Amino acid sequence: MTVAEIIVDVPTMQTNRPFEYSIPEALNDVVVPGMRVEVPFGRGKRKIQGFVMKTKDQSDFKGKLKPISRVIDLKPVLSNEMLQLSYWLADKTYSFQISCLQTMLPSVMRAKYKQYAIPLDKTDPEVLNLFQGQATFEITNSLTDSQIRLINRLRKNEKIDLRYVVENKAQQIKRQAVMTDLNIIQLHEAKNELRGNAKSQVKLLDFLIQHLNDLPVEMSELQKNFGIARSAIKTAEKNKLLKIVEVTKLRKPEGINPEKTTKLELTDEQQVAVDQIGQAISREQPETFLIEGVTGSGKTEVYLQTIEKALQQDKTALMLVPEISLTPQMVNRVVGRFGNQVAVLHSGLSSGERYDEWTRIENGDVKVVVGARSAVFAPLQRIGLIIIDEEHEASYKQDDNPRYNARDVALWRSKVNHCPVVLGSATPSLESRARAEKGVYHLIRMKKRINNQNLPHVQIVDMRDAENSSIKGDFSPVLKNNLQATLENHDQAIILLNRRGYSSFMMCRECGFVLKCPNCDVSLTYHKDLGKMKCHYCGHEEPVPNSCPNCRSKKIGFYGTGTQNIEQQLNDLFPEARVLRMDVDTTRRKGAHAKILQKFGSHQADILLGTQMIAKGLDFPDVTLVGVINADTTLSLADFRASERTFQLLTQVSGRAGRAKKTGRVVIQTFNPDHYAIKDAAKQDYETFFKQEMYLRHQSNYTPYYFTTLISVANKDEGQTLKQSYWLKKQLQTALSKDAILLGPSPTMISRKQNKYYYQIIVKYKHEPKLHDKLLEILNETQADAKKGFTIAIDNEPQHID
DNA sequence: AGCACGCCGACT
DNA sequence: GTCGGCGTGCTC
Repeated sequence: MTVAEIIVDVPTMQTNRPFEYSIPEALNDVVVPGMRVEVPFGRGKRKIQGFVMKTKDQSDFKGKLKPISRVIDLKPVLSNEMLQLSYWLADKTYSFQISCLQTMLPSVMRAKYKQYAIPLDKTDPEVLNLFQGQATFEITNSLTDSQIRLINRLRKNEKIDLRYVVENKAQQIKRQAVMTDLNIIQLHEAKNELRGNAKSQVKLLDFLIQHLNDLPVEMSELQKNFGIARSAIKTAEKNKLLKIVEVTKLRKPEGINPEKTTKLELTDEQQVAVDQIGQAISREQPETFLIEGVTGSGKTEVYLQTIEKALQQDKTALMLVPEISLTPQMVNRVVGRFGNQVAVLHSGLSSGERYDEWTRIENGDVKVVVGARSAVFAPLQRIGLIIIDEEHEASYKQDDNPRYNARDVALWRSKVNHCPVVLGSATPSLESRARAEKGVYHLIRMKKRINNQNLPHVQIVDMRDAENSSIKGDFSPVLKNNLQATLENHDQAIILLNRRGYSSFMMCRECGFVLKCPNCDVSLTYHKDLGKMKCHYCGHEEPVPNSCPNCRSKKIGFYGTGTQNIEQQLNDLFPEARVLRMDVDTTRRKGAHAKILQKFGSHQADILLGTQMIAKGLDFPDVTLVGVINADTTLSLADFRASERTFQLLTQVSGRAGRAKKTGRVVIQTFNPDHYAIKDAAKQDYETFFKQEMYLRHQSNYTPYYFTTLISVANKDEGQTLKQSYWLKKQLQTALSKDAILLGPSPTMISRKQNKYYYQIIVKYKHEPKLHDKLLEILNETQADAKKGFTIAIDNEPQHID
């Protein structure tokens, strides 16, 4: 093979295709598809990273090929499966192939580019002045305009040159370790031949004899734990008793070493599920199962036992979990069952740790991978089963490029790997449930909670009625009384604040002025810990005003309910109760999330107060009360999934109550007590909700009856944004049939973010064969405008429209 | 992205 | 005249 097709690391539309390079003779058998290489690109001496997609003997290119500069990897980092996946993914998400290839790999494997200046004419006074005695310096964006001008001029005059460096940050920690080629008999002989006073050597040989199976052992460990000095090792090396080798040390994320757990006994429903899925694993067919199991029905145990079935057949398993459910509780359960055959990919890992876990998987040291969205690209071989827990979660969709949905990627991989996919949820997405209805997926229903626990008793509190409309704070008498009783029983409670648009902002009672972000079209929210007003979109901060900036009135104050405010109310109502607050502010620090949950789990607090993040998968036996402060804030969103999201959230959080012997109580406060999403959630009645919601989706032509694609346009100038939007709509109309529905352009919910205006167009359609190519064409045509600050984003099957 | 080429206006 | 501004187009 003398020619390689390479996708270069230049994310633009014009370079979104393979470029051909010649393979130097020295690298003849080395360069293979899936490998990263360094190549020259462009007219200058610029060097960039690229991915080898194909090798061949004949070039289709008319010009002269440049040679590959060097290989970055010794073996391919992407399997053939992943290379194929990248084509499909790029096409499906309208993104650059290079972006797709990069998202499949740990972030440290993304190349870093640096430029250095080197002097050519070392006598030139300007050059001497520029370098200040330094042999070289890095070109960074901290250089001033005049410095850049000078560098450009000197370069044109060939007084200086630029050197391009492609850096590979992915490096494992290398350590020196001790190894021996001698066998046990030879070691004993060598020991006997030693002089009597060679005490260290005896000790060293004893160590080798004892730990022969554990070699290589790191030198530092020998020194630290066995008191064998470096000099002794060197002597032994000289005498050919051992060898010093380099080993790569994989950073093993520290912490949890859970106790070994064993299989739990299955209920009849669980057994049916495990059997069905187990058979599909043996059949090696890409079938999809949807487990619709009420909260507490024991889905996790089904996952674990089906994973075991895959392992028994010498296959591997991939399990996806939403990031917020990736709690120590959950991880312990999996690691406890399968031990060190498990790799966990969660956001708490440092980039180095993540890379090392990736390496373990890639090496085949791992049989089970558990992780959030991006774990769907785990380099597992022989996948026998893919599980997606909390299948309905919006976080499986990445909300920037490439906008992929891990669920779709999983389905793609299941076809290539001939393995089943299991989607599990108490509240499946309408799409998945509808597919099950049509027989595309196998539906497995689990209607009973394990140990036949009762479903929690749910009470809906109408906040509009006489008793509640006049209360001062946010706690209705019903919720207050329930909290009181819970505290008296020494049980625990969870209070959910449905966050969207519900944090405290400042408003003037005199003139109605609301303190807003100067860059974004949103009100600033108060952060008690900072004592400042802050924008959630751009991070803008300003001090709390003590008079209204508009009318100078002193009557400016806080409105709305943030978690901090609720916490204060709880403290006032129940001074003796210990309250833990969990929200973006208290969980920002690494590991803080886990720490709070651990604290609550060990009953060091009575009330856990938080936003969505407390609704998922937590299992605390002492929790007997769940209170929802404002059930309906998600309902008022202009999003067609608003009801679905509200239903899911309420059902999930209600499921947190009464998970052990004790029966749980749930109090839902709402201004829409008759809304079907709230009523059905209270009854944990998914099927009724499903029918009602499907009817409404049908009426308004939305998913799952129609496909949706969202195209958004952003620009600094609002008029220009609108102009571009209408042009876009016209373009789309030429490619669409009469059956397609085109909505917009309309401003997004927050129409201005970081001083850019956002408009969007929604296409709803059933079958539009020309749409895909038209969108690609539009992307091509608007590429040039990107430099002028226009951005067009295409979101295939968006999760939220806002 | 980064670079070259080319065309235009305002300076020694 | 020429320096340097930016708009355009290409990169195997």
